[in-house]
Amino acid sequence: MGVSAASILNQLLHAKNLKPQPRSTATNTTKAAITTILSHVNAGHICKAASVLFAFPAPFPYSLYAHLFQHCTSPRAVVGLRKAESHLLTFSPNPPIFLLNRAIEAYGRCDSLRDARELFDEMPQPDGGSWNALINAYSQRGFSDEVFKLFLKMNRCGVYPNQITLAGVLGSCAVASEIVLAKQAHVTVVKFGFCRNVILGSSLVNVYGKCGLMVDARRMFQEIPSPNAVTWNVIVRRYLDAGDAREAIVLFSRMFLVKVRPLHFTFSAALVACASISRLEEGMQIHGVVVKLGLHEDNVVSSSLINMYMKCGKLEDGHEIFDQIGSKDLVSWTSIVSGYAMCGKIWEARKIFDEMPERNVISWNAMLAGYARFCDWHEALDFIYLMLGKIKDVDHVTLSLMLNVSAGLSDQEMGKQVHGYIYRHGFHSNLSAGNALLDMYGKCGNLNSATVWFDQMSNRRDWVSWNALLASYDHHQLGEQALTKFLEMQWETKPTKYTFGTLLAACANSSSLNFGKQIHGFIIRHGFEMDIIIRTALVNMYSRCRCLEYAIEVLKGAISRDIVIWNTIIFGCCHNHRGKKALELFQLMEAEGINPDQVTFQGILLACVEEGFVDVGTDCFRSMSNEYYVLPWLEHYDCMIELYSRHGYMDELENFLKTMPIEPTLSMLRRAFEASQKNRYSRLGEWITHKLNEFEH
DNA sequence: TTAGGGTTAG
Repeated sequence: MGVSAASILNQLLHAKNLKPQPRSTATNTTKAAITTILSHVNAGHICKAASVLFAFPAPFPYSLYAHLFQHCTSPRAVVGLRKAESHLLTFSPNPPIFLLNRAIEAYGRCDSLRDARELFDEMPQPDGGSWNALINAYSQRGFSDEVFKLFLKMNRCGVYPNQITLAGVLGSCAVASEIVLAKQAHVTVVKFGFCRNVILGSSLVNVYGKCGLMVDARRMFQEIPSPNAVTWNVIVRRYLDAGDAREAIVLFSRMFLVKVRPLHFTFSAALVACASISRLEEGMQIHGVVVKLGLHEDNVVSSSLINMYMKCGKLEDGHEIFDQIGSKDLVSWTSIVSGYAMCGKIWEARKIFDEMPERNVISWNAMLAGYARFCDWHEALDFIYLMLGKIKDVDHVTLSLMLNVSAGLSDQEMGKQVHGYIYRHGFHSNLSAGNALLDMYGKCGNLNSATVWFDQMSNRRDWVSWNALLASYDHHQLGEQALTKFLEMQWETKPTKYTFGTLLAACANSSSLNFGKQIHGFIIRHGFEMDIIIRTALVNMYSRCRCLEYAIEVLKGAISRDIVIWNTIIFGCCHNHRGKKALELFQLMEAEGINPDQVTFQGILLACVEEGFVDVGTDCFRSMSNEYYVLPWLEHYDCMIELYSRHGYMDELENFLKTMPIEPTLSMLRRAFEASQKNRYSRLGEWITHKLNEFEH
């Protein structure tokens, strides 16, 4: 490359023989050239404009250069921009600093920071505006470290920052989560009395929020005399990102009270907030406002609306908006697919997925997540093969889902292959992929690999990682070790209700009553909310540890009881050979208006087997489909065969076997055969022998 | 003359 524009500037500034030419001598030719240049600039043809300029060996008014610099907005303009700068410096060797500052900004916008920096460095006396231009050029292109260095250098050079400098610096602090420097900048804002500046106020709200300090962000927000739409947008967005969707919605609604019209982005943020915590009512109200303001034409807002309805389970409403919008984009298609898939309407989701005009990794993941959520492992596996054939780059979500599928299928080999891929492609530092890996090893029964991986994750693990490890101990019936690990966990992170679920399951599976009681005590002492999930885990733990009375006490303590907790206690009674108690509790459950499901009947039939209540069992089985409209599963038929076989009700057994609407399984036939032999009931024995022969052929 | 926020889907 030849001599740069900035060096030309330097030479010119030191050359004494060049004098600025009088600018009043504009001839008609100059005027014509200016007109041509302006028309090119206004049409966005910077290079053409610069060529005309360059061909004219005379100075032009500064305003023309300023106009040209201002219109340089994309990297395409950079060649023209260089020409214009060089022309300026050749024919006006002493240009005003403000014009050079405009050129620095223009280089920034053209993504040519080297030129910007060179020009700045060659300036004999950069002013505050030059520093600002360069700092903001770096700030807007995300080079936070450069911004920080320049800011310090600027201070050292004795140049005072102004509002513009601080806005750029705070923006970079937000990008880099640089809280220490942000606080220093905050002090400067206060010291120089810029506190009432709404732009700096918004930047401070933003930076505190991005650094996870929502209390400070909120305090800053409250100090701003009249927050504008951008300020509100920032605070809503920061609450949403901080995981407080509820507060995001509250603040969004407050905007209407203070009569600040939300921006498009704020509408979509509020809709995302509603979607994330299933606040349909608020979502519908926002929908109303969106329509009133005509924002439903906006692609992003309409996609957010579709997503909100789908996530709130209102599939038809979401689909209706989708049908109405003119340009259905990838995002709205994916929202629809995901909505159906996550509601368990897998078939519908797949149908829509297959109709999609285009797909990306997110749409593939949305569909795969549906299969995984509903444990449709074989379909998921087929889908993965299909996906890998169609898409080149999978991401950490795909990899996590693939690990879930490996775990679901207990296919450790597949899991290991995914592990290899994760390692080779640098996904091992991704937390969700790492947690999925841990979960896979645990569920595939490889406690050793799970532990090794868990230790390797030491600097980037969270409570999900700990839970996965605890679940792995549970899987290996190591309740005691789980508890030890739980104590260790508290040095690092806080337990959640899911942790207790896992720990109590570990205690239940290893009959560790003492540890179970300790966990129960921990939950109470630390004031964790005793929700239905924890309560169910406790009921399960106590009944599995042969402490049925405790289990019943926990059950009674619940404000409301769902089918799962009732089923748990009914099975708990069976586990403790207390069939009568199970039937008694079943009646209480019905009195509470809870409808039994397949699992309940399985428990009831088990109780009847346990107690030898053959008539009750027979009645129950009959009423199951006739009165409760609960279709029997294979397990229920199995229970009935066990009931008749164990208690020697051979006529009933024969009748049942011969009239079953499904073919008896091998184990059912074997069980019944044993009973016929024991009870010398040869007619059935012969029939079964015949059936068993059929099986063999 | 220069400054802030932000684009929906897994």
